[in-house]
Amino acid sequence: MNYKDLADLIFPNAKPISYYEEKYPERNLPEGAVVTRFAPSPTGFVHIGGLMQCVINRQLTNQTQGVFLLRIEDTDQKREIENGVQQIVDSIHDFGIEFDEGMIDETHEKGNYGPYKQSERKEIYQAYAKYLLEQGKAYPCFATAEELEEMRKKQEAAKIRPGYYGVWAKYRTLTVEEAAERIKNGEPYIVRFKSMGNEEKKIRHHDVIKGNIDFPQNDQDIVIIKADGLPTYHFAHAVDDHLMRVTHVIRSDEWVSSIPLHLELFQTLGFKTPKYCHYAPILKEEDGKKRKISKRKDPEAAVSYYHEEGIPAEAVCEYLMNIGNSNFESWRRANPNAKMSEFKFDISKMSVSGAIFDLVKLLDVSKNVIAKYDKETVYEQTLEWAKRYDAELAQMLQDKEYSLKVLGIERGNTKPRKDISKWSDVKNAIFYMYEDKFFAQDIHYEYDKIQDKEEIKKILSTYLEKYFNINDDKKTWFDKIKDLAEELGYAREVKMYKQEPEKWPGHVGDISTVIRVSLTGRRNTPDLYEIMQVLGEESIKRRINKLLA
RNA sequence: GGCCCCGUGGUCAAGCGGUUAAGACAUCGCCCUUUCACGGCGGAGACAUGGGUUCGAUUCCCGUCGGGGUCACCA
Repeated sequence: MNYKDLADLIFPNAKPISYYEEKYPERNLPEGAVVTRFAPSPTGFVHIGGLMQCVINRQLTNQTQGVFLLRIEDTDQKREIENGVQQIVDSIHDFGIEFDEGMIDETHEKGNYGPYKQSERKEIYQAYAKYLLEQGKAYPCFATAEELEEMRKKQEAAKIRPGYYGVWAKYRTLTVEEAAERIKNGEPYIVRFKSMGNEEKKIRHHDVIKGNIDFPQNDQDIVIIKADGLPTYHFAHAVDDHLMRVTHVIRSDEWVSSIPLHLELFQTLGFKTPKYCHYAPILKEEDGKKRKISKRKDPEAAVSYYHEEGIPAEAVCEYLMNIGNSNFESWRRANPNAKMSEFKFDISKMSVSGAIFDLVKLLDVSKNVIAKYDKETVYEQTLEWAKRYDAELAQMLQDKEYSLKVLGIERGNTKPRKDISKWSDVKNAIFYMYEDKFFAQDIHYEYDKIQDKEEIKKILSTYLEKYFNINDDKKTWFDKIKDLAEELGYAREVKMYKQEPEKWPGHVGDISTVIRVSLTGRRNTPDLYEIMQVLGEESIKRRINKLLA
């Protein structure tokens, strides 16, 4: 009995690894092409950090003509949720990101390097596990949970490094005969990797983002195949990223401490190691301390949050890109109308320390993104959002022609309006422009300087009778308001008033404020002339007459 | 606790031995303006700390402190 016999006993049907090596050949890609993957577990909604990874990966693979694939890591069946894959695909899609290969829904996939779902790659992992077993580089371990627990306690009591290694690796030294005997007797077991590392020795590793890092070598005999026959993350990572010919493993830095293990795994399996890029996760500040942004506690950790809030996908991606490469911001200033995909992303320039998520900054980015949209885009996107999250707004937008006029106010010119940073702001911004909404509400009419009711009535009635003409151009329109101010004893220019404020009860601005408030119910609005043009003669008269009455 | 990483204004960040220590967001003031949103100008605000090395340290080395990650048949 030798290692080969034992391997055959454990995985009798596994294919030789040469089968897979041939089935998944080196990719024929241009020089420098990057192959990356997004490899989530289908355990719930997509995390903002996951989205960031996708944004970065997509950018990097686009600019190198590489491949970005979606692999589903579902080796822990306990944690799986219903429609987990679909959820991932959909939410990433919401942000305009497509995968070149991988799962496209719960059961379908595209690409030649699949299956892209780990639970369907069982035989592949077993083939590679068998390959190691044959060489005595892996072995069956019969330790029970109790045994392991006991070992841990002893280690703890003795204050030594915990784990399954060296002298603690009890089943490592079992003879093949003994092992085979136990297996034949039906004893439960798992497969462990037989580490040849020495904890006393150091290895140096170069991470694309973090630079050189020194670690002790790995000496843990980690589990590679679990009792359910599925691999652990570490083993699946090595096998999959090798067979899928991934060149860059881009993942959150919670994985850095596994580098020695992964390096040893790749080496022992005879795989070429990919480049590792460990980025810092997005953080959240709480009680003056930083912590990883969490699905449990932080609504903004879920990418669905941005969708619900109505923050354009483009804005979220730009914000994330900026966290990735902070020079994105200056590039954006220099290229205001360029597509984000034209930006040259440099993964090695990513920050080594984690950034606290800044919603205020995101909204600023978003405000600028929206300011560049034309009215049609604003209309379409707002409507799409409203259909899902705000029925009243969706109903308001029914009248497309009118809504386009409303949304077009101060838009498309050189200094576009910047008062909307998310679609959920739109309703409040345009509410008063809709006749039924305007009259349905309980308007407070908070006037500013001129508060006297009779005076207000006088201003409005005089304006309507003598000065109002919907066909006036902007200059004429405002000149008439100045005339009105003058007629009623106010300063026709603000400057005049400021020079001798005691001379007049107020100025033309105060008069226009009265008109503004009367027409809109608000003190602050976009350009009054444009508003009046959109409202039209009938509406203006109706609004003013209502007040006069 | 062991191992590993990190530490520039409130936040994100340039910086790679000699700088008046950029810029963005936020904040404050002024200007522009019929209000607001913009836009313009300006202000306040930072190299965690103690030792070295050096003619000179934010930058290099060591310690301290602080923060984070990781030590599973989870990923």
